[in-house]
Amino acid sequence: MTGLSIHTLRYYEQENLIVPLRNTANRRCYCEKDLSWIAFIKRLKATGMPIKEIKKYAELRAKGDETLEERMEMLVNHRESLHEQIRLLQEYEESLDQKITFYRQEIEKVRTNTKKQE
Amino acid sequence: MTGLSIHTLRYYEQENLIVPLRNTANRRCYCEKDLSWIAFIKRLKATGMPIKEIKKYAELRAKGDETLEERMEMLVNHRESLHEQIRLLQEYEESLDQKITFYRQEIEKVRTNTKKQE
DNA sequence: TTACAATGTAGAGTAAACTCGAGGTCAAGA
DNA sequence: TCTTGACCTCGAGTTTACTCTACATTGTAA
Repeated sequence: MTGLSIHTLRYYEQENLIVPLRNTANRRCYCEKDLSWIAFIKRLKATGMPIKEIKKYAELRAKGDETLEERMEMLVNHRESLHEQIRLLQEYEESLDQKITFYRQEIEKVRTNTKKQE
Repeated sequence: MTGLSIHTLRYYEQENLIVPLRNTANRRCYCEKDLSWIAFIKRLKATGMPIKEIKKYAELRAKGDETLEERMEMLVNHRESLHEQIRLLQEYEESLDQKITFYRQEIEKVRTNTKKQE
């Protein structure tokens, strides 16, 4: 459901990122809230936030409303770095485009020379 | 000059990503071409290409012109995945924006309630 | 009620990408 | 000439984020 392996879920739990309730048989029960929280964790991860920092966020979250501002600050900072990350990637995409164009020309050259030699 | 540590440069050499010439005293000499090649490696890395694959590219490069097409194919594929990567990050940036907006509202609510209680 | 498949725990193992340390070499300045 | 600082090699160590193994427990279906 989450797209994470059992092992990863348990690892995240061990790192205190998630704290699913347990049923009478000690089995983990992931409720709706857990699932959307996990989805959010995945997005933070995918955007380059290390586990340690997600952990910090999770701890604040566990403390409740009094940490709202602090958490928002973290998110705003993260948005900033994500924005920069995207900008850089776009820059690199452009230079990759150029490189590919260059390659196309080189290949064309080689092809032309080969033909001449025939 | 490259922004990489001595250790990292040596590690890259050990992995056959780079092959700088040596002077008489066996010291590495990075020429212009090496430097721009290293800059390119850095961009591939920054866009998520693993060392192993960069290694494959470097090996093709070492073989010369006959591998131009193969290398271009790699670059074209990489551009594809980079494009997708950027798309995803933009999506996540948007949902982060929404989350932040949500936080702003929550904080406002808490503030209003506090005032009422005063 | 017995077998089995899914869970549970604790701890060890793995992959990627560095990063560091020990001990040796060597060219240039005091 | 002597020392010092930058390099050299080889191999070991580190960090991050999982991933796996062994062994115990338990709810359910035959």
